Amino acid sequence: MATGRTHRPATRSRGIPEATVARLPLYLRALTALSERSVPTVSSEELAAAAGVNSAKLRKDFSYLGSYGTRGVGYDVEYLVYQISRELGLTQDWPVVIVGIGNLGAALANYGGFASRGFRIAALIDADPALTGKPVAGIPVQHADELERIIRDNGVSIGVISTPAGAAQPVCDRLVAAGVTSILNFAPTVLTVPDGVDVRKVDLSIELQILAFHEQRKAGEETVGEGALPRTAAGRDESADQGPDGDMPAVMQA
Amino acid sequence: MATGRTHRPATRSRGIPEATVARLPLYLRALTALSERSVPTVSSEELAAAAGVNSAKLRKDFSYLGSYGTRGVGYDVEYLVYQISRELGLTQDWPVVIVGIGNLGAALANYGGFASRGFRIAALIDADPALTGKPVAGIPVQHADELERIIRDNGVSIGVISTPAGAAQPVCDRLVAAGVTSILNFAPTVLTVPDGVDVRKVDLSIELQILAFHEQRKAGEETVGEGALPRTAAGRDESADQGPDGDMPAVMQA
DNA sequence: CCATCTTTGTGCACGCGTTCACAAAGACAT
DNA sequence: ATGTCTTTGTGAACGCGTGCACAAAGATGG
Repeated sequence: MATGRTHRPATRSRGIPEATVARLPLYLRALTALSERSVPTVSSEELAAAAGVNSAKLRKDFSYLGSYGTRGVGYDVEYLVYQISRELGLTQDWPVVIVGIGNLGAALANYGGFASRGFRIAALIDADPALTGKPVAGIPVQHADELERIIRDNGVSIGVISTPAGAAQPVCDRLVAAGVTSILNFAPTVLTVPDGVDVRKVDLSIELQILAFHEQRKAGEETVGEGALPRTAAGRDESADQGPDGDMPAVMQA
Repeated sequence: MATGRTHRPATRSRGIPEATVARLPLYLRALTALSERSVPTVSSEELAAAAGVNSAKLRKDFSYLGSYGTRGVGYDVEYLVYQISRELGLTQDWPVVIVGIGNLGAALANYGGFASRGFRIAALIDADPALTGKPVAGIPVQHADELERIIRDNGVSIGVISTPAGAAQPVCDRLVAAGVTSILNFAPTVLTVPDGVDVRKVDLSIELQILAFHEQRKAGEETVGEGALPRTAAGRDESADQGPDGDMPAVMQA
């Protein structure tokens, strides 16, 4: 989902369906928890419950990786942790840059989950000179001018964009030009990237709107059918607090 | 995607496919931008480009809402903005509580996108007494003890969880018990909720892992086939920096 | 009023993902 | 060694989502 513009022959390469890939981290998390409790083996039923999925789906997912289970017993936890980690590419170190150190960027920098799973913050970058040198999460923020050099020097291939919406596409272009081929975008904009570059989007505003839709459905059955619609270029008068910020102001950086 | 445990007859009620619902906010954003530039009408082709989707898909999506276009001309921007807003339930005001005011919770509280689209932060809640009363984004943090009262007094039906992973399920249970029926979960845990409650999950760690997978695929074709696998309960020795935090430490609250 | 041109709305086919249900595989007891 | 019992791995059916391609609708110009 949300792969920028690519026609995505991406995963087809060696089989594993995209939907399965998206669930592997879920399984990995559940397995890691079991591993910490020193549980030696786990059945597809148990693991599926822990990961919140159907057991048949889990078995089919694992079947794409190979036959790692033992019939009548289940899966070896440690071994499976290793296999999934390897499949996801988590056995190697991924240097990551975060561009846009506002509220959200800082929160991301402080996120423990980064370091814990093969991801290492190579640099924090922001266009605001006032931030340059200031440490966030123990890492000094560097100026945007340094972006290309940082990418190249550290061999960064994954970039996180947490800038305001307006800055996202330019930043994206620079990241790609400098060699980044995977982007995690928190800015509320559609990014256009060349083929071969993966983009994943995290958009809080959209998630909330989807929830609102379902919420309305649940609560709505009563208020429904409020007569005909205005039909003549309606709305936009009520809730005058729309503000001058237009659409999505973005979490981050003021 | 990521609907807690429900068998989801959710959207079936009146037709609109889930995939379409997920795209409506995207269209709305693009339309709002056009509206600000006072563009009167837009074709499916143009709007689709702006939203980053296929034009046929966009037309089909809109067809679920009704026939709001004019052949030979396109769609009336203002009218469509209103229709989609109404369909998403954005013409009404949704009070929202954020539970867990750590790094991420604070970033979310400062997020402009909240207020701009029918969402209003009714309260910020945290279990840490040291935070109680301290203003974040201009709103004083309230103690978790007040949670049930706040939910009921404000008629809150949407809750955002940005606590550490361990606190998420208990918080979720309390929210649901108090009347919340939609939850946006930022904590890296699978939440279990009763039927009728919607859960959407935003998990940064998972997004990164999916990117890493594709990245490995792209770069990998060379390093592939590194002989046989250890097979005997491999890994876990290298990268000793795994830390004692186990899996997902969660962004938020220290 | 008619012809032409643009753009919508949708029938249809295809492919992916999910789920069921079961045979094969192996552990374990006797 | 043999039978029973558990659990995996997967063939097959189904349903949803996507994209093509085109007919219908309406605007626009003569």
